[in-house]
Amino acid sequence: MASVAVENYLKSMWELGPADVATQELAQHLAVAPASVTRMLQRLSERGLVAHTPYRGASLTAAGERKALTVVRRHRLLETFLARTLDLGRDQLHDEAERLEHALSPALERAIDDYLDNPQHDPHGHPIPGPQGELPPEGDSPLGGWPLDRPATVSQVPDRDAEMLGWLESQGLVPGCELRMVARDPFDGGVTVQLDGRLLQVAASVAEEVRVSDGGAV
Amino acid sequence: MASVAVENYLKSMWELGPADVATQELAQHLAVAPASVTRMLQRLSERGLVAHTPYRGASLTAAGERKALTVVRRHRLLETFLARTLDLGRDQLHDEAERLEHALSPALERAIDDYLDNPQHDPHGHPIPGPQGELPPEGDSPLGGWPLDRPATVSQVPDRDAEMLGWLESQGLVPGCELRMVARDPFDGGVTVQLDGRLLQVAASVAEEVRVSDGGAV
DNA sequence: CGGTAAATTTAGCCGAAGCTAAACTTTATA
DNA sequence: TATAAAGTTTAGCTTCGGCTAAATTTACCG
Repeated sequence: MASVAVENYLKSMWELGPADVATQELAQHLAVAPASVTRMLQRLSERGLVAHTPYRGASLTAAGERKALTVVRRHRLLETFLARTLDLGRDQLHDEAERLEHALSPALERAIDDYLDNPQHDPHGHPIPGPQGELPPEGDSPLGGWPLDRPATVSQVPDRDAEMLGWLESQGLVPGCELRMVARDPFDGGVTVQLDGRLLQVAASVAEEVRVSDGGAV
Repeated sequence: MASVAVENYLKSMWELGPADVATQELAQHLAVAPASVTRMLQRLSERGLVAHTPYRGASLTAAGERKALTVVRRHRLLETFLARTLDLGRDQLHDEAERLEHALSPALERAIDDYLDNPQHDPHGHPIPGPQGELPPEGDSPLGGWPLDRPATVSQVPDRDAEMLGWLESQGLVPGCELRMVARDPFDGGVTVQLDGRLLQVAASVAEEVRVSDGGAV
């Protein structure tokens, strides 16, 4: 069907979307020259997967989004499968899944889904699209914007940044853990949270990537 | 490193070797035009992976064989891993591993090897090359040539032919099962074996692919 | 409002790996 | 042993997906 390159373009567009994505942004995300992106967008446009307005950016069509979601589904199923069977650190999962996701047949995808009992979230807490691309509804928000004192449960951590993930893991800041917002730095947006009985300083860039929802009793 | 295509050429040459492999034979095995094979052999020859004598065929160099064995190792580890975790039929394993083997990082390869506790054989009974390409010694021979009445244990079944595999599986003729050679058709080479208390007719083409070794008490 | 900087696209090149058709070797047969 | 068949290689084309350099468009600022 779609080549590895095409699958990666679609997945990146989905991750950067849903608004129009700039050529340059895509180029950076894919580590590719802007000119390469332009040409690929034209091809994807011809194939009806992308709506490209020259000089303005591009977004996924319905068909494109459907395909993108199948890639995301394979990626997240693989992360979950690898985490369940082998025990890789949460920070290794992403890169492995990134390569394997393009080689997963529908049959194997189904077998893994069955084995895992239809998981709704991957080890980073990201929702796993269903076979038809349905996304489970999300009721969470960035840690950075969470109200003071309100108890929260961590629902998602980022997956791409292995270093950040390693740190989060080492601090026990993983999906499912409970915390309470203690203070917010008014200048840089960094926050302090209470977690496992201790106080933890979380940089703004991190606080934006971690998502939380109601719950917890800390 | 090596592209998917290169890995497939090397693996095929190993499977068809170790004698010189004809251009056409490779072409058929890879489902590719003979002219494409010639050109690839020239490239592999330049890279020192293959010894190509024009019009005569080609064989792997030591370096080429080393690389080929890493692909075989990944393939067989994956088959074993998939069989152990998900339970796919023995006849589905090959095709899945065929695609995934090119996307397996050294780290994941090691993790799978650890998880499986250093397996020596895959689910078809094929030996799994070690990390440096060492192959465990084999003491088996084709079922077709086994002496009459001598009890045997099935050590290997083919992996490529899903249909044959399905039949073997349905008859209980799987690695580890015990049987006794009862009769051999002198004309077509088909054999009759006793297995699980019943007699089973095995066609010559099948009897050549199944390998057995001493053992069993049927 | 004009000019410049930034972003984007076009043009043209490259290598990988496929293909077909034609040329050339090798093998086998009459 | 000559010639036909079979197998292999060469030549030349195609697509994909990169790249750089140049042209173009957009956006912003004085």
